[in-house]
Amino acid sequence: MEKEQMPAKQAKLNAILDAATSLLVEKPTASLNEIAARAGIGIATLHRYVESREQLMLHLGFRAMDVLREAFESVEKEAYAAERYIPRLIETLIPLGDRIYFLARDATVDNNPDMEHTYRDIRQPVLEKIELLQQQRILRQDCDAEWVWSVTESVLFLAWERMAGGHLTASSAAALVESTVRRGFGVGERQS
Amino acid sequence: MEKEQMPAKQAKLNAILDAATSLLVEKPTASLNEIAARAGIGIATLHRYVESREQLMLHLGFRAMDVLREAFESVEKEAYAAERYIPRLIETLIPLGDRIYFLARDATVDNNPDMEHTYRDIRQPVLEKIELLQQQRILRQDCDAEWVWSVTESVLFLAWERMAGGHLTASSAAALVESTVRRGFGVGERQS
DNA sequence: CAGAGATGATAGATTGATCTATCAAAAATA
DNA sequence: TATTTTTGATAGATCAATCTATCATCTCTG
Repeated sequence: MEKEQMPAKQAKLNAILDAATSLLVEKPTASLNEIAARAGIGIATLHRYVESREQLMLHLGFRAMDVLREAFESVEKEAYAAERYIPRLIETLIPLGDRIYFLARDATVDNNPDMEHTYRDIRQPVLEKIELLQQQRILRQDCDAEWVWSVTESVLFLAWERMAGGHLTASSAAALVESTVRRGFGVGERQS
Repeated sequence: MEKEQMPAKQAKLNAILDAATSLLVEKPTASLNEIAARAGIGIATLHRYVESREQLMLHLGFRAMDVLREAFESVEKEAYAAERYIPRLIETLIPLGDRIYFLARDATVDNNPDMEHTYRDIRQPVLEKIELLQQQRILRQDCDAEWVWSVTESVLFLAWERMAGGHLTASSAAALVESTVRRGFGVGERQS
């Protein structure tokens, strides 16, 4: 009666976060009432699981950070050929867009210092890898790693938006982003 | 007493819109009270010039559309060599960022059907020019003009953000965006 | 089945923002 | 100077959203 119900609570919280995600993707300004309705629970219950809208958004934000961290680490471990690193990153991230991209436009999330700090930590290994690829002349060296990665993110966001709007499928999106970035930053490639 | 005061009204409205722009760049959620304060007028006077927050945002939006239209047309008229078209567009747009980019994230503006329609009209000639450049093999042909232009916009937004954050100067931003886009979409170029 | 805990509906307190109304003071204009 | 217009301050109406409190009902679990 106090022992193994933590997981049950956690599961329900996750269900709520999933519902919030699915609604906020469609309508970023959705109220807590609408989110509760989408989750199939009452507003009172929502507040029993989440203290405030700000906390809810931060939960979503940190969950997204976990997804990203996992994606980065899994690609890092793959040990493909060095020039496959960014393409693999893109392929891995494309299907995760719907859990992430709507957050990047949310003021609560992207003005939060903790989130900012967490994201800096998460992306640090990616930047280092990019710098390494630059030293190996696989990526161009005349712009800093931060620019390379920021542009890649921007193009991913764009692809996610177009996927959400039905203008692009997941597989063609990955190919498009990959070729755009490879040509934008790769060294000595011909067009694909 | 009714004749030539239209221009005076217009001038004051413009001053208000300028003040709103300068504040909203810093703080996109600024209230009307804060905007009035920034403009150095009372809230009542603000409402005499602008009916509602929504109308204010739309004024800003349409003003930004005018700026864009003018930029596109001026580059169109320049009659440079064809491959200079996109670089010229980028150079022209970079200094205009602070009057435009904060709007792209505003829900009122970018969910408005009129704005959407207006922007489609404005950017149509750009898309056509890009298609032409693709036929001339100056730009790669394996992705549609809309993708090319959307990516260019995204990279411009990114540069604007970094300029606002002091991470980039206007001139280096233009060069960075230009080389990124040229390499991303140009045909048969070496790295610069 | 009995009791503990969780839930949903509802009512309402609180807050922050938008917008209106009013009026005396200031500014422009004749 | 007299008059008309514009302005700023203030007060307050309205509204939407967040969050709290309560309570009857439902659902587990023992």
